Amino acid sequence: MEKAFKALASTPRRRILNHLAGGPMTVGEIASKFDMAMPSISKHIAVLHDAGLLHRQKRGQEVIYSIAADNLANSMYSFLTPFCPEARALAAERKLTRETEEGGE
Amino acid sequence: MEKAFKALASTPRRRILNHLAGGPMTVGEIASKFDMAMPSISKHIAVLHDAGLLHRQKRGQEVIYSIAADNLANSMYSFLTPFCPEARALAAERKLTRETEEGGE
DNA sequence: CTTGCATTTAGATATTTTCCTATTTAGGAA
DNA sequence: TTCCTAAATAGGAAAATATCTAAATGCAAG
Repeated sequence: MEKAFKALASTPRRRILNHLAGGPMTVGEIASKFDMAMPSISKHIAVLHDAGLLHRQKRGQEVIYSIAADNLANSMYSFLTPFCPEARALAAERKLTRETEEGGE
Repeated sequence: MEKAFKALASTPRRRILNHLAGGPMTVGEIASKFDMAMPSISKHIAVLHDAGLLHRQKRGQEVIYSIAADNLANSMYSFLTPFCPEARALAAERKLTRETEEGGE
C-alpha cells in the first residue's frame, strides 16, 4: 500500500506503466522511450517492481518487465486512468511509439 | 491524478483521511490525533484539499474538513484500503479514539 | 478597538528523492 | 579467456518534501 502509492506518485513511473500496458518490454526498450539515463530508468523500474506492480523475467542477458495485472493497486490505477486528463497524453504517447515502430520496420 | 497520488503517498495524510472517514472534523481535532505540530498538519490537509480529496467549510473561526466522497481517487483509496494490512492498524486507531472520546465525555 | 482563539503563512533546517556519471555484474559469442 | 552488450549498483550533486518555531491572518466576543 505504502509502496504502491509511493510508486504511483511519480510521473516517469506512471509513464513506464503506461508503456508496459502495450505489452512486456526489456529495460532497454523502456529506456528508449525516455530522455533519461538508463540507471535512472532502472531505478524507477525497481521501485515499481518492489511495490509489486511489475513482473520480472530474464531472457538471456535481457530482463523483461510486464505489468502485474493481478495486483490490486495496478487494477485500480488502470481503471482510474481513463477518467483523467493526463490519460489522453499518455495514450497518445503510447500510440505514437507503436505506430513509429510499425512504420519503421 | 498527479496530485491525488502524491497526496496519498504519505502515511500522515492517509491517516488524516482515515480519521475523517469517521466524520467531518476541524483542523484542531485532526491535529489532536497526531504527535505533530499544528502547521505541519495544516500543510498536509492543504495538500489533500488541493488534490480534491477533501471538502472545506468554514464555521466561524474554525475550518471543517470532510472527505470528498465524490472524488474518484478517494473512492479508489477507500475501496483498496480494507485489503491491505495497513488498514487494520488504521481502523484500530480510529476506533480507539472514538471510544476514548465517548468514554471521556 | 483590543483581546483571544483557530488556522495559515514564513523562514530555517534535516531528510528524502531524483538524476547523473562511472563502475560493476552477468550472459552470450568469438 | 577475452570482448561486447544489457542491466544494476555506487557515489554524489541538486531539487523536492517534511517538520519545526515564530509571526501573521481572520473571526468573534467583550
